[in-house]
Amino acid sequence: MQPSRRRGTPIDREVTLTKNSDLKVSNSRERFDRIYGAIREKICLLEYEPGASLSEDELAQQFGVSRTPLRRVLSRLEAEGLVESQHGVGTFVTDLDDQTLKEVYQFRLELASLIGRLGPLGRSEEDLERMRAVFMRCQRFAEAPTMPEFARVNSDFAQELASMIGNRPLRETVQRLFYVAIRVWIKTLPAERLAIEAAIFRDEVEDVLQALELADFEAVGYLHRTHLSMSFARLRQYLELGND
Amino acid sequence: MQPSRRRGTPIDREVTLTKNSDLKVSNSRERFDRIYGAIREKICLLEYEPGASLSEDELAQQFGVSRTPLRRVLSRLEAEGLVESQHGVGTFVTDLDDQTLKEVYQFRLELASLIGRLGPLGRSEEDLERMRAVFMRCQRFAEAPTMPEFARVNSDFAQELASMIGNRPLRETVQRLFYVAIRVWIKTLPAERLAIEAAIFRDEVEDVLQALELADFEAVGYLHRTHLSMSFARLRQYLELGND
DNA sequence: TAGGATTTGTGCGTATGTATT
DNA sequence: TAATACATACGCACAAATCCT
Repeated sequence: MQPSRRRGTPIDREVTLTKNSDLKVSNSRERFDRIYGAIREKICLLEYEPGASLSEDELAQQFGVSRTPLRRVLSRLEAEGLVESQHGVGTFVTDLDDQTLKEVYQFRLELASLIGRLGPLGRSEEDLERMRAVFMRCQRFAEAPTMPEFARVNSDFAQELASMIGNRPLRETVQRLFYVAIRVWIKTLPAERLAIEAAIFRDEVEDVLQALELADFEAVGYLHRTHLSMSFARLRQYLELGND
Repeated sequence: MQPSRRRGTPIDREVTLTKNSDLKVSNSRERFDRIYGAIREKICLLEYEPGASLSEDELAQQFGVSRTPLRRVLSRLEAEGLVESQHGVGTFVTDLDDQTLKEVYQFRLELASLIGRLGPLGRSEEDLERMRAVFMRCQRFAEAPTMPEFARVNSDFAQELASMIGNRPLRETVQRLFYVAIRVWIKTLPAERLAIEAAIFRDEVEDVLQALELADFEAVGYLHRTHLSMSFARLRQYLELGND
């Protein structure tokens, strides 16, 4: 299978095992998406905290690729504001100063109210079922909340919410800003407030789910806006507490 | 193992001549911005039309760099939806189908009304002077309009308008969508309508300038929204004419 | 201040994918 | 169907920038 090559290939050919047990060589697009998604998730879930250094060599080795495709991924993450590279220094997970955080949230508020107004996509029974599943996970999670699970269920809810946005540029903007903001939220949340926040979040998901069941998409947008607004107000309180 | 290539550097060291006549070697960031801006401008001004093929080799040669940094630029343009690369085939300037175009404009309408609401930046006398200069160029341009000049003055106006947006995520989104939409507008505009559109555009700039002079930023946003809405309605008419 | 260590950026040969003959 | 041409994708050696001793 391997053709004769004049240069050795120290990096193993990358293969993925699909659920059908078929051996399939990833093409470059899938590879990019996979690595991109993995690193973004680690950033969002604070496995890589703001300020943390991401070594190209190390990541390349981890994913079994050379630096070239990996640098492509980091370049994309940089364009979206999640990391920042400095020649000769390193690549670092970005942090958001107070002003930037405020701007991001203000913009997200306005975008939230557009969700139900700019051609929302009707929900199929499968779509509703997925959101119900998210809600049920929320319920279980609220009983025994952990920080990583909060981040995950939050992401999944945002994902489901985004999937009803028919307007593509709006949807992509909403998603991008979510990835920018979520890690700050998770990082700032005091451990002793986790249970309360988990309950609040469960209530939001419940509200949104009810509106979705009624196919009242405008209500979905405004509900989300309201909850976003209040969670930002609490976030600012937590930030002030942390600054003391 | 490796034939140690003591290879020279066939590509000349890139230098830029500043206005102070200082000889200055560009660093990688400036280089990226320069190449990125140049290609984006060519796409927006239809020097590279939708569907056109952008050869990496050719562009690299044109800008006096290797394919590596150039691919970084193309990758960024791809992330922003201006080009699309296919392995083994080529890199092509994207086109917008009717549905996408509609979504982009609908979203831009909503964003326009946010311009004056999300912390607009006060205008200094210099800022106003720059916008007055744009308006004067508009007046001269409306007397003897040409298509390339339309694109240019349109870009400059959008640039000035964006510079008053205090909310950075909003500003960047507005700019990105402008670059996506402007080339479709220029491409679709029938030559016989150029004079009329030039006059309409001059009026918009005049309206916005007046609101700016009064520091009524909310009015700026809604004026822009109104003009954007009407220009999209005309755009659809032109598209229907072109489809017959 | 100088130099080595480390990191990102660049150049180029080659691998891989696609279309055409 | 196989071969060829040509495009993007990748791996690696080296250049350049920065930091630390």
